[in-house]
Amino acid sequence: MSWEERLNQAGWRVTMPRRVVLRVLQQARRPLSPQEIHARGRRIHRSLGLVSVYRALEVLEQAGLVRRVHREARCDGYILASPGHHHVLICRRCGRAVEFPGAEDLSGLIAQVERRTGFRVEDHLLQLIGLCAPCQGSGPA
Amino acid sequence: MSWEERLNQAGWRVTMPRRVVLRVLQQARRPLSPQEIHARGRRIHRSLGLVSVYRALEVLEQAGLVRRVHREARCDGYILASPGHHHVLICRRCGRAVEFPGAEDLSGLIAQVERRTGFRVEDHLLQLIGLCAPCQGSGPA
DNA sequence: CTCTAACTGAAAAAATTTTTCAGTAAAATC
DNA sequence: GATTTTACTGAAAAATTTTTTCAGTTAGAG
Ligand SMILES: [Zn+2]
Ligand SMILES: [Zn+2]
Ligand SMILES: [Zn+2]
Ligand SMILES: [Zn+2]
Repeated sequence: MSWEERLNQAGWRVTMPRRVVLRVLQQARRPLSPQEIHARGRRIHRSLGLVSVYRALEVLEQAGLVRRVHREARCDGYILASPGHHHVLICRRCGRAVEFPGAEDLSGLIAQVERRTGFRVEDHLLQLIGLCAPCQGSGPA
Repeated sequence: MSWEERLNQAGWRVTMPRRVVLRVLQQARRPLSPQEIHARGRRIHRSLGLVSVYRALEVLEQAGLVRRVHREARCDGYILASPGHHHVLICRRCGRAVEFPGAEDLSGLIAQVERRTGFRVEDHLLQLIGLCAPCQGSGPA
């Protein structure tokens, strides 16, 4: 099933901005911000508006056609840090955040990825999202 | 070693904004945005400026006293998505992003975390950061 | 203390994101 | 293919977030 069909099946239309955003991302070699996508998109279709890029990304992400990447810069949300390397567990309902230690858990996975991709992995970001114990009891909010 | 000493050793001063930001985060039950930290911080010290919150977070994060959390909302950077669950590998030098599949790699880890914390883990975010093969060759940029 | 450079808050500027709205066009129906 | 419906569009305005600038303050070394 083509992505056009996937969009239609999910009740969305196939429009110029969505087509252009996808095409820009297909040609990109790294994650792009909405602004960057807009700039490149205008080279494909002059009249593309920035607002439509935002809206297209929203839809395409929901449709699973586009993936949001979290990068170092410009991402708010802070918790207190315990010393050393930790991962974070966040409750999607109440927002509670818990740290848990452990870096070796991933060494097998990382070794495998390094072998397959030629990358040298230096760091990682692991966050688990779920429901904390109290929130499992209460009904959906 | 206290956090004040840690700051000093790293060449930073212990100042009111840094103290207040830390205290706000100590009392918080979930990740807070700079704005939220500022609002709560003013209840501790009326004259606290928003700019200083931004600056304090920067320093405290570098000092390992505070951890930045990536949340769903408001985080730019997009790549094209392959269908299904993937993790992302990003080169810190050239920005190149590569997806790799696999969700079962973490199942042992997740089971362990669920047992220890009482959370029910529903989703996760795993990103590896490193150097791609070409960038390993070139000197530091 | 005194001194000095690392800091501070406020204001202004810049950048990003969301809202609003009158018009456009995708795709279902005829 | 024309008609109709309404999801969608771009531009402008508004709101929000982040960065820069700057004159003054203060932590902490000496
Ligand atoms: Zn993020
Ligand atoms: Zn919860
Ligand atoms: Zn880790
Ligand atoms: Zn690279």
